[in-house]
Amino acid sequence: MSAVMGQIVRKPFKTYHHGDLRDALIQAALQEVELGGPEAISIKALAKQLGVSQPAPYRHFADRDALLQAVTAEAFRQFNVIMRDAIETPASQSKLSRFAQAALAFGLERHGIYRLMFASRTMACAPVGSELHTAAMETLALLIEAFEAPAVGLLRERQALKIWAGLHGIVMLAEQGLLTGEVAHISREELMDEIVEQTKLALSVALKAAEEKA
Amino acid sequence: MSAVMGQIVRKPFKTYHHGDLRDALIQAALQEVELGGPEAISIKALAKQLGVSQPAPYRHFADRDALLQAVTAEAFRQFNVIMRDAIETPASQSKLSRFAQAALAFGLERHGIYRLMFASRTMACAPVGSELHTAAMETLALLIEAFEAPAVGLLRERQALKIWAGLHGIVMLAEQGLLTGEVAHISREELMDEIVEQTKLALSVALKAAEEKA
DNA sequence: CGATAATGTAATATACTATAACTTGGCGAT
DNA sequence: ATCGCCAAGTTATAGTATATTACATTATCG
Repeated sequence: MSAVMGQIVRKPFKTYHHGDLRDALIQAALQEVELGGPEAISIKALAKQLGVSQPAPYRHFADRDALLQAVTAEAFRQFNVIMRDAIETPASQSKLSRFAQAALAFGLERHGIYRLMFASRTMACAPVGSELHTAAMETLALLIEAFEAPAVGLLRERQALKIWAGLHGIVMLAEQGLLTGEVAHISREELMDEIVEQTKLALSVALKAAEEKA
Repeated sequence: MSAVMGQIVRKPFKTYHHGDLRDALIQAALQEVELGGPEAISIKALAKQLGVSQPAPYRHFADRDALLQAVTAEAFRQFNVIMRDAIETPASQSKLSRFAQAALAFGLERHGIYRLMFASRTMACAPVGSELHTAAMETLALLIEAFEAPAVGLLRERQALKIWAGLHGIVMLAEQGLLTGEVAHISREELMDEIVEQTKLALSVALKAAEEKA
């Protein structure tokens, strides 16, 4: 395998074996998804792009869905690294706010990949315990961690889900062109921050209530 | 056209012209989407099901995307009727809560159609002003109406978007199997209600602040 | 160094989208 | 009435994608 101008391609002098077709497929597919979303992935096109025959990918993935699953898992790993970074890099905002803003930016900027992760059939089909499902649950764990609140029952978890839900909704509404008309000038980032703040408030209220009860 | 056991099919005695192929396609497609989501729609399969030749649908829709767009618009009309109903049917809960719960139920029960409406490329491609985009914006208008709050700046609109976003997120997270593990026992409906309540609170706080300013 | 598994290729079956050229039949104008 | 038009069908076909089967090549390891 050789790197030419940043692109991963197969050796210029033709060899029978690609060398690392599995990984090359995932990387190339990620690039495709980023541009055109999950439905843009074509086994045939990827094979051609990488200079192998059409059936070659089937040596590494049972079918198109299996490839998509692997790509999604890789996407989640990358996403989690970015979120971990956002949490751990000090800044004026709270960890939670940094997480939310970073995730929002990811969802808007790399929306093709975001859709693969959060709005495609692929995730819905991933069984509990699969590599993919596990990677996704780690995202939730990171979000809960970002809350920096004591574990009382499932209070933190409830609020984390509300934030995740709101985040996801903002991204999807924005990309679907539903933030137009009279609501066009509402900032996505501000909206996200409002959700974070009102949810923090809800948590503190709930924590205080739980404390008084005890 | 004849109705047999509730199903719309073409006349039993073969006629050259179907009679109402356009509408029949949309109805049949809706049924398919309900079961298998947007990607389950196949022009070929629909034509076969309705007893016409494969190219016949192309008399009514330029391509697969055009059919999907029409189906999505129809889905939005049905959805809006249900939401209008939820708002106007008196119950113990607030209009807003009724809207939210009805929408949540729709998203979970008829998830194939929900995905077509809110998580497919179809909506993302619908230009502002199209039949489809207009139908979707009407949903937002209904939601804002459900707020039963005075119009002060875009305060109502902001809160409506937060609720819509949260609603969408809950539906998608649930269907993607991400409400499992430690958060499995958190009720979607309760979560939705919490979002509604905390957002109502945020609105009242914002309204009070705006009032004092004036 | 030779057996064998891994990884590729060629050929092919199946399914779907879409277009082109032709056919049918309903319907309005004469 | 019927003639001609046109909307809405038809058959035939091209193009593209997934996926399988049988075969070829190379890497690896005893």
